[in-house]
Amino acid sequence: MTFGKGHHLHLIDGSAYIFRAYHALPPLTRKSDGLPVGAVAGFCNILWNELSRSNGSNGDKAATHLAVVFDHSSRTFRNAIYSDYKANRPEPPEDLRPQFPLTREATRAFNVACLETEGFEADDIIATLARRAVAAGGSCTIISSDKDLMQLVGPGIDMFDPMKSRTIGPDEVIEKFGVPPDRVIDVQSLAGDSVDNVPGAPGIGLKTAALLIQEYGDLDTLLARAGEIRQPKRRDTLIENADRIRISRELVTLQDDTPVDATLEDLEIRLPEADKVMEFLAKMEFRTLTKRVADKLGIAPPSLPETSQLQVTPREEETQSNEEPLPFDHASYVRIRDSATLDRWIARIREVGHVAVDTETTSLDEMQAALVGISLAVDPGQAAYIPLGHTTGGGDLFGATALAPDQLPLADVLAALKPVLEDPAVLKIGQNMKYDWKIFARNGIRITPFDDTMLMSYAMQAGLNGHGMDELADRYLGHQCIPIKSLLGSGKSQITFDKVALDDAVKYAAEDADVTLRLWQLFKPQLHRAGVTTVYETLERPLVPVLAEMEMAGIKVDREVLRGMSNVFAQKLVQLEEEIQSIAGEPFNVGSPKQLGEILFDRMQVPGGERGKTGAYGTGADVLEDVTTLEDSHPQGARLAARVLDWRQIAKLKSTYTDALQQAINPDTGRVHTCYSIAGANTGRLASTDPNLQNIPVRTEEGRRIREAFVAPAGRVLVSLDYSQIELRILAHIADIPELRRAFEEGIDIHALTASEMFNVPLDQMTPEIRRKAKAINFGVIYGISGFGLARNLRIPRAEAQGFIDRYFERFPGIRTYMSDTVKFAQSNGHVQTLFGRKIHTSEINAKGPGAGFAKRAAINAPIQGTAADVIRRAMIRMPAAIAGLDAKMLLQVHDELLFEVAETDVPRLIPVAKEVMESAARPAVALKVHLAVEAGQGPTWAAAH
DNA sequence: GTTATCACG
DNA sequence: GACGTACGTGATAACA
Repeated sequence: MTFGKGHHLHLIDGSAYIFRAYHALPPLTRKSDGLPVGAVAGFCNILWNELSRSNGSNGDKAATHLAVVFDHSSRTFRNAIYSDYKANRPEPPEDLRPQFPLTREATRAFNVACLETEGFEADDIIATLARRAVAAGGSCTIISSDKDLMQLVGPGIDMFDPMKSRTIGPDEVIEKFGVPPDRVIDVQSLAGDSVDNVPGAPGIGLKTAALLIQEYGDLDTLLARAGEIRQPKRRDTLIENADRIRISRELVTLQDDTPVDATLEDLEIRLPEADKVMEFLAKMEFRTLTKRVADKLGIAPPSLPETSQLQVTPREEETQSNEEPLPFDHASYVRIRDSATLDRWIARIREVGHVAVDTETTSLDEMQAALVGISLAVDPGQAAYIPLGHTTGGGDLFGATALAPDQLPLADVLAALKPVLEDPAVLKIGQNMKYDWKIFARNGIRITPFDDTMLMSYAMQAGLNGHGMDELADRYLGHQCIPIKSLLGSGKSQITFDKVALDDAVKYAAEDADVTLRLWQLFKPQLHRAGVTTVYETLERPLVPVLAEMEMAGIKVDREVLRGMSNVFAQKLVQLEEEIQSIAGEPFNVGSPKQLGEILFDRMQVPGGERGKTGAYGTGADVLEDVTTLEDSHPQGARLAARVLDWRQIAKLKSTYTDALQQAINPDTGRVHTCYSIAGANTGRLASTDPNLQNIPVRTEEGRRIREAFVAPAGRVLVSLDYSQIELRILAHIADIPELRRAFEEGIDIHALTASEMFNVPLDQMTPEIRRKAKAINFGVIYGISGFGLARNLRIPRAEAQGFIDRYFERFPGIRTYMSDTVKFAQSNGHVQTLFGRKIHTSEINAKGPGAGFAKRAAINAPIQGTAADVIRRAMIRMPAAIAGLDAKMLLQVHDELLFEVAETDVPRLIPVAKEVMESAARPAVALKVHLAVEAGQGPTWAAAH
């Protein structure tokens, strides 16, 4: 029968649907082997719904014809127009990939036409068939919610969103784009699309684009009359970018004459062949659907074994009751000592598609560590260790060591593993993968793709517990890992892993891989349920290679500068020490707070000494500063306190910085390589260790000079880019404070503005003193302000501080609302979250006692600090691609600052590019109501760049 | 190993 | 009504 009037074609956007089903549905796996089939299940369901509805043929829009349309591959004719089209599409998740071929198989099993055309997107085929259907006198419904298809909506064509069960007609399109369907292309060409990487006009979003099209009617008219636009910025953008906009139009316009090797008549709905569809559904182990389909077809469902069913990986409590966990058996671990065995393991890894990997080395410092062995696990309880660099116990007369016998050559093993470790189809699983990533990178292997159980735990549990392997194994697997100390010993007699006896090494190392694999199996489905898949996949995991590269790059430190400073400090310390002891009248250890407190408050009888909970006097800088003000009543005490403060400052600079940093210079690279912990801080901030390069002095002139030792090599420069007031900007957005937002938009000094609002002082009469108070309050707010805390910070009476806070809340009531809403949210949910969905647990929030106060303030601070942390993470993740063409390296992150080392000639190109990445980092996930501003500095040293 | 102190954002 | 408070980190030296 010829397709025509009365016929209704349904076109399912298969590729788009798989992604949506994957993200929207719980992660189902096939029980017999754990194959992920969640998206396939969702897909089969809508397919079957389509078929069964059409046969009931009661609905007005019931389909008479049906097809599923897929993208053939990621490269299409659009890449010829614009090579970067869809270039920043992330790789599909690992457990989705095997489901692509299965959905095509499902389509054929249901006897539904399965269409794809090389070089074209599914959208083009859909456009072609929809237009043909209307031309033939029939109608068409597109089963998709993709906005790119909305340009097709019109007489005879509508859309249906299967996830939301809602029809999309011209009204819904206007709601989305602000223009009717026939102008959607114009709006998309202007606004561009960051997901598909359609350029559009910079600075013009959906709103502005719609406004312009509404005013000028269509894109060609708009471009022709661009000169008439009143706003100078928009006018220039449109004139300058006319070509980009025209290219964008070519990209977003769907092609409705795509070659399709099927006629409309071919798409007529037929019932599936019973045996074919049953075979497929049984293979997938979809029990419910198998039964539904069998009922409808009037046949008996094939019997599925009881154990065989879809399973949403059970909750923890069910795991314990339902399934006996496989015990850990160290004896079953394999030591790989010949290439045939290694090849069998590699084959098994490829069969399964994933492998837990762990490395053993001679050092925790990846830049110094030599690879000693590699462990692998593919199935729980089945793990292997490949010793590579173990040495013989004794060593000869000269302490030299020889390689232990019976080990595969390192180079051979790496060569055999490299294809697997770099294979995009094999998922590598690690615990703290950044470590192993660096070890392998130094051996010429770049691990991809990978999962990291430490980061999964962090995404789900930040604030509840630590994320180290031993703790996770104990908590989730009820297993106590072999302590590394039992192999290496501790203290002076500690040995390195290459000296560990092979039998012990196998047990320890293979256990690590086994534990990691089991944790991964447990965490993978939980991630989705906890609602943190996106956080994990966009903010945690992609950071690993970025940080690894930064750490490996290191920063050049001039040892001579530090040595010189250390010498000067040493002399000063001797002088100060003598002076202090002469004031005190007896020798004592100036570095001992206990002795100092006793001298000051007991022997010298300085008033105001307070003992802490350990019984010792407090002698912190704030206490000593108070003592220095007693010049009149107790001049000796005041002098002593002042000298001790000087001594402390210099002792700190010497021991923590000028001495320690010299030690930290890597002898091979001449540079300092810090290590960032991704899962260290609960809020999402990074932490820097070994050494900590996030607390290099800057606030005092003396301290800042240490930054002169951080240098760029000849011909290169250090460039520092830092977010200006990022936390206050985020507060202005989250709490939605119009005055603050406006101040940031207009570039007004935010602390001065706060002062002006609070103390009724006009901006042009602002004094530094009033501004200082307002600044303290602004920071206090971010920290969960209290009268006591502010009073102490400003050294004013508590009542006065409370008065300031009251006035502040009166002036900015939104802040108080934010604070109380946040605390309430934490109390009922046990966590707070950032704008990007990062969850930070607040386990003490409902405790009584002083703990609750801490928890409340932490809860108020966490979304602000955490959102800022997310923003710079996003910037860092995008940075390598953005600066790829430049001779520039990102070296350090200091919470709101990124430090780069750049070839002199590339500085003018780096700054605008990196700045743009940072300023736009929140988008498109979050549209901040306050823009982010980034300030740049450059110079031969970090001191000069800041 | 814990405590006090102080460096950073 | 009293309690004890600014948020988040890491390194060092002293001391138990």
